[in-house]
Amino acid sequence: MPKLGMEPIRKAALVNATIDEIGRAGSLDVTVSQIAKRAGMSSALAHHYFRGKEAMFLAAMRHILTLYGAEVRGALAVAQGPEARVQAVVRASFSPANFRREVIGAWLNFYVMAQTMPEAAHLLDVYQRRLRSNLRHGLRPLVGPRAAAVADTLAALIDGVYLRQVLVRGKTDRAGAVETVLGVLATELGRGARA
Amino acid sequence: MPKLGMEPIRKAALVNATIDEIGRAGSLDVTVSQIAKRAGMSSALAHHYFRGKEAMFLAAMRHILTLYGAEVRGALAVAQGPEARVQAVVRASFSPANFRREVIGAWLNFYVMAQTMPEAAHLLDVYQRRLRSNLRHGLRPLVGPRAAAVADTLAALIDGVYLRQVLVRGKTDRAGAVETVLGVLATELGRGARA
DNA sequence: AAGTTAATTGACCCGTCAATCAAGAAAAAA
DNA sequence: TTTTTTCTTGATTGACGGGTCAATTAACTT
Repeated sequence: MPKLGMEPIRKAALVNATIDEIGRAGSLDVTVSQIAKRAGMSSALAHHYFRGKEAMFLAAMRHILTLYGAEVRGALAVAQGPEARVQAVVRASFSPANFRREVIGAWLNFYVMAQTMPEAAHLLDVYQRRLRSNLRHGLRPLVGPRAAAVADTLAALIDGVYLRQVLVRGKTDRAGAVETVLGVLATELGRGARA
Repeated sequence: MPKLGMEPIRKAALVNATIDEIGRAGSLDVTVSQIAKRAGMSSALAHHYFRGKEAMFLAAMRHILTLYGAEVRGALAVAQGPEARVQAVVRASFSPANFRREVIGAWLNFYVMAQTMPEAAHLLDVYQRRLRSNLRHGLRPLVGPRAAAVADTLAALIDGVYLRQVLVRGKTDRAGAVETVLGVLATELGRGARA
């Protein structure tokens, strides 16, 4: 049975299984055996490819972050003008991929991981910086010196709306999420206040 | 040593110890022994007063929620006019009490708990409803039919800003948090857009 | 064919932890 | 004083999970 060049395949399978399993369990209380089983191998093999459970978690996190980064870059590439760029970032943040329940659950638990694992904290920090930087670049031509503050607000809002989706287990509303954030953006750009 | 009427004292000690320990560990990976030790008793006694670890977690959550509710009520009681009421809710959400690192950490982990424990989900749901309801009541006279939408936005923003405080371990900025949320409120009320 | 390397697993060890229990110590009651 | 009730713990148990390892299988190399 031993085929060659299994390593990347196994690792990918384990990463996906880790995300799924965390999403299913709704916590990091996941055994290596569960992950390995879902990935179709023995727990010993999982340990063969990853140093330990922590390494699996980190790899899963890195994977999600990579996917998200690619999505943002793709959306930015086709955006026309500053406002479209901001909207692109928001839309990418709530893309179907990031919106799968397992992924949402995984995200929440990554925040938990960041509290104890310096590596995880670093990854999340990089993500946050990129997010805010992308927002700022689009916002600068629109709101000038307020760009930094508005970017911080939007970033927090994105996370907050995301967090809310974790709560309402079973009734995720992607369109509403995007709308909420873009609504604030519109208001901040000076064309809200219709009350 | 056995004094009488120990139950409420022991329970309170355990609740506080649970919150502290969760905050310290940054996760729910906390043993009953650790909690009991911090509360100054044996793990067996902890089991005597609570059905199990889960019950301790729930009691801790309930306690934080109760404190928070009291704080909001207190702030609302002295608020003059609708806008002040909204600001009161925001300020209460970022009060020093809710802003202690252990409490912030505990909150994050309560979100995790809500993913698996129905009771926890229910508690969080009640909190969310009350928060939004309070915001809506204050917002109605200010933005009329948009009250519901704006309330949702502010609620998400509060959570998002809160979440961010979890990340920047060691550099919590209460004033900035309040400012961010109140800034959006001001803009939504039609006197932002100074760009 | 013989030897090397990659892939893979079952069994095992060791530690940990939630939960239980029987028994002790002190106050209150009889 | 004796009894009862409240409080308290050390010791124990049973289960479980991470990680290691020796051994096996199959491919690739020479």
